[in-house]
Amino acid sequence: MANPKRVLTPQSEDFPRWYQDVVAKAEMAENGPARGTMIIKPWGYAIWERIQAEMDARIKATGHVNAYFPMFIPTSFLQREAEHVEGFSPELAVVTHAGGEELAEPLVVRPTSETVIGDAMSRWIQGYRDLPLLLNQWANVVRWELRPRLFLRTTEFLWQEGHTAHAAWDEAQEETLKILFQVYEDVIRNVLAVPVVLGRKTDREKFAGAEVTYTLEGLMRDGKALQMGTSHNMGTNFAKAFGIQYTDAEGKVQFCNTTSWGVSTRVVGGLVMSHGDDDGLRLPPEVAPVQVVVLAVKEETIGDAERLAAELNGAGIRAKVDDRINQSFGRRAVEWELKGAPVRIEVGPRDLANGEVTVVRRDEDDKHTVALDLVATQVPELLAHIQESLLEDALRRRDEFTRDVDKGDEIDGAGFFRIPWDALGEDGEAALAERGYSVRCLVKEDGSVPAPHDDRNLVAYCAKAY
RNA sequence: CGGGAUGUAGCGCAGCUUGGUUAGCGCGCCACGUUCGGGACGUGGAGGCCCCGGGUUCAAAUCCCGGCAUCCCGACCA
Repeated sequence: MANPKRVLTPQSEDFPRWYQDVVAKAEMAENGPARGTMIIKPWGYAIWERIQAEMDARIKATGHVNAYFPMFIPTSFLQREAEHVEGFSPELAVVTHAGGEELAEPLVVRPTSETVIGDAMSRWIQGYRDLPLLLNQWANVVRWELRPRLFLRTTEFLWQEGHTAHAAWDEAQEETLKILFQVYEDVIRNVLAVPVVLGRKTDREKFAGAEVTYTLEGLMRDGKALQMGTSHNMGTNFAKAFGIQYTDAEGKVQFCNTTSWGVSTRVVGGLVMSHGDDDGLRLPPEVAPVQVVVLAVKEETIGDAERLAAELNGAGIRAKVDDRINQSFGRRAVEWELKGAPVRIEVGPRDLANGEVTVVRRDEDDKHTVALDLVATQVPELLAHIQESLLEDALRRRDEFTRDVDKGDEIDGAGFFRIPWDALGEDGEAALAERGYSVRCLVKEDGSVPAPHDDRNLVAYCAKAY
């Protein structure tokens, strides 16, 4: 590149240098926004909106409804669940003054909403006919982390948080896994084309206040793991703390079993780090805000470009015309490469004279001409092929970075290390933590997800993590 | 909170050691011209509380003292 730009954060060596310019900008000026907060530029937000749309559709398909709860939470709410308050205390932003006066009880800016929603649930739920209560919220939350990293760990971030209440423990467990597989794995793997290992968190790593936490762990191209989403079964822990009770069919008062689960803007970082190359982002077509950019090479070809884009839109493709002929062809071509549009179609006078256009793939070096009347039928196949090929690429990289070891002290370097959980154990886990490694998750020998308290024959995935 | 570094134009930086013209360079931005199917070139132009506050000096971006902020490596974490 003629004018490479410096990436301010994160500073990881392998992090794409173009990241900040294309996707986001973190402004941490002296008198500006709070440290570690980020400003997401429109293209980055468009990617997030695509993820939102895919996620939201699946969440609703499993019967949940969206709601919105307060951003400010009374401090006393957090204190009701002992583990929860202990887990989050260090990273809370607290409001002590409002309306020009000191508040009688400080308010916490939500780090997550189990407590406010739990409080609401305790009033909304009376009898078993009110169950299950399936809620989801799209919101921003604040966690005052010590070391923010662009997208991966920011002080304020956007996410989706689901909160449900059920009569029976089994139902809560079923819900926890349903979200893990039908919503999270489906979107992350099939839309974002990011391979993930699904497993159970160790007690050390589980959510503060949960009975069991399930996770989806991705591996970035620098060999560090990234937790892409979590789903928790709280059992009756929060129900007891917030008085979420119902009267069952026999007339007995029972505690509910609750769940919560979330995926944040962190996945945008994971997407970038999974598929980006030296020339910029490579977006899987399913998530790309613009799947096909139709680039009008000259002013006189704008009309044809627009007709082609309309035809593609008609075929259900997200196509956009780039008619900025006041900017050079090369500049525009490079810009779309940086942004990661999966397919670029160049419409120029020479192409049109031959009744064709030039079709360029972003994911690999391929540029060929296609007859104008075949474009609308060929492009959907091409997009599907690119989607598949990006996932295969990422899978291959992930597998190359995964090794089996027998002992904890053999764990050294980048990538995933698989080790029998019996051989490692909680002492081994603590020893690894000293060296900067963590157990990302536990899986069964056949790779499936273990039941909550089943500790037999598990394999621990260990890695350094973001 | 430990260890290391840095604050100079929108962005990236040089200048500081050894104080001294009007504080410079690249990118970006604006105008005109030539280009323009792979980040064009030429000419001209706009844009600076040199982080803040003190001090030393005839003179401070530069030296001294004190703040503040940010970044990197740890601890903590979606």
